[in-house]
Amino acid sequence: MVEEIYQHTRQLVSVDCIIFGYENDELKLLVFKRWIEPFKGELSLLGGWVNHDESVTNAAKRVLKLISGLNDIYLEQVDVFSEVDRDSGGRVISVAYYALMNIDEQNRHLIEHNSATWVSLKNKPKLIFDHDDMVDKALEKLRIKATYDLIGEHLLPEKFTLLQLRKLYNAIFLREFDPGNFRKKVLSLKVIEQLDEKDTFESKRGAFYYRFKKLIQVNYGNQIFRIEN
Amino acid sequence: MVEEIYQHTRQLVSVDCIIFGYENDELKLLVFKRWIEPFKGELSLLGGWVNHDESVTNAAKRVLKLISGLNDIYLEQVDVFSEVDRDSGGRVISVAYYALMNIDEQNRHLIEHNSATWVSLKNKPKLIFDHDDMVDKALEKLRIKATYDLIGEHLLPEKFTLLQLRKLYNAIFLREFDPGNFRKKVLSLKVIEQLDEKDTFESKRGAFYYRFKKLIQVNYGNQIFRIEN
DNA sequence: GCAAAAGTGTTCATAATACACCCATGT
DNA sequence: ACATGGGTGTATTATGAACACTTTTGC
Repeated sequence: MVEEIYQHTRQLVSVDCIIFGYENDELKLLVFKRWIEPFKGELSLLGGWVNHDESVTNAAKRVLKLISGLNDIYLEQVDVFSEVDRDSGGRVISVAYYALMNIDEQNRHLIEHNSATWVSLKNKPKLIFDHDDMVDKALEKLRIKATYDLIGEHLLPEKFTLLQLRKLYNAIFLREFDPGNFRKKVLSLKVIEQLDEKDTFESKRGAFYYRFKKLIQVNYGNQIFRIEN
Repeated sequence: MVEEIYQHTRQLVSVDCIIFGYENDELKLLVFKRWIEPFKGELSLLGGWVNHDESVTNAAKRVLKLISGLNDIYLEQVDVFSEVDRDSGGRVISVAYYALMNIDEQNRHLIEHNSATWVSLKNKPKLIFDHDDMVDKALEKLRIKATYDLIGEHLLPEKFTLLQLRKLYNAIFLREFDPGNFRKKVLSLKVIEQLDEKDTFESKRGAFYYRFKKLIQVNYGNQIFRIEN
């Protein structure tokens, strides 16, 4: 029997996705031309409603799959945005997620879905509502994530050089990392492994390709240990 | 004009508050006896619905004020809990917040509101739904917060000794901090100031009282204490 | 005197940083 | 030859952790 306490006023709940990509030594953001009022035609993040039969995270995954065709997109929750007047179309509580995707792999789908554009974060256009705040907070979270974990698995190609990885970090933190120190630090983490192949596009001498190790997560009670293959 | 796109199915949205306090060298949690079905009579976190005319954070503040009588309670968002079947009374999306409060100051209000009890985290009873997960995640967030910022302003009395502060940290991290090193580290942060008064209850020699400086703290990512492992 | 906490100083290991230096190769 | 990035090594500095040691005072 459902108590009357469960008959409270209900809210529109949405997800908004801050989709980051990496291209030409720059961190980019995927923005969409809005097709409904209010602010029809203006730029916004990718959004969608949360259905009754799915979790909020699943709503974000569903929406991302819809535009990219991909199932396993890396997602992190950013924050809940719920100011009463944040959406001039109505009272909407929105949960923001940032997603990381490889631009090259996804370009085809996104071009078909032609209301979407990759823009450089350096000259990001104004977005509707509080979407600019969402991007700022997402970038902040991404930077924190990148200080604790080596990211790049979802932004770089399968195999990449240390130069590419360093340039990605340069783009995220807007500073120049020392090549030698960056190399030593990254390799000490033991989360990427060297391949036999070399890249000769970016350097004359040739730089070894690396890839992220395939890690299996084993759950022992409460603690999760990451164990190598 | 409201577009039909804003006529999507709406959700019940709630807040749940993980209220931490500190007493007798232990971190405590405020739990409530549930007065509605399902699970009437069992223990739960403090919860409440989000109204149409308030932000989610304001809903948490409102609910906290209702039980404590206090306006400015320290709050941090923990996470969104939205599994479809997490609440057996219906589909409810819940935003969890942790709150820090000084137990001594609030005891009167809470005793009046006698369905509430402070329990030690060491022998925390089972709570309903996914509230145990909420507590775990809140504690995790609190620990992270305490590594970056010196906390205690909302858990300790106005004036406190370094011993009290250290015991609070011992309780949060469940380990013993070295007295000398703790003192040096804490004082180097320059966020607390020594008073002229001494406490002679806890030590024979007498220990200076300290209090948090009244100023805006800007802390950019320097860790205070390292978490092991 | 002894215990207990206050408070200071010293040593050691580790990690980040700055930077020098040689290697390999395409132009 | 030289510019460019690859890759290694080293000195310096900062920081945390371990711990020794003195001070003060109630019991």
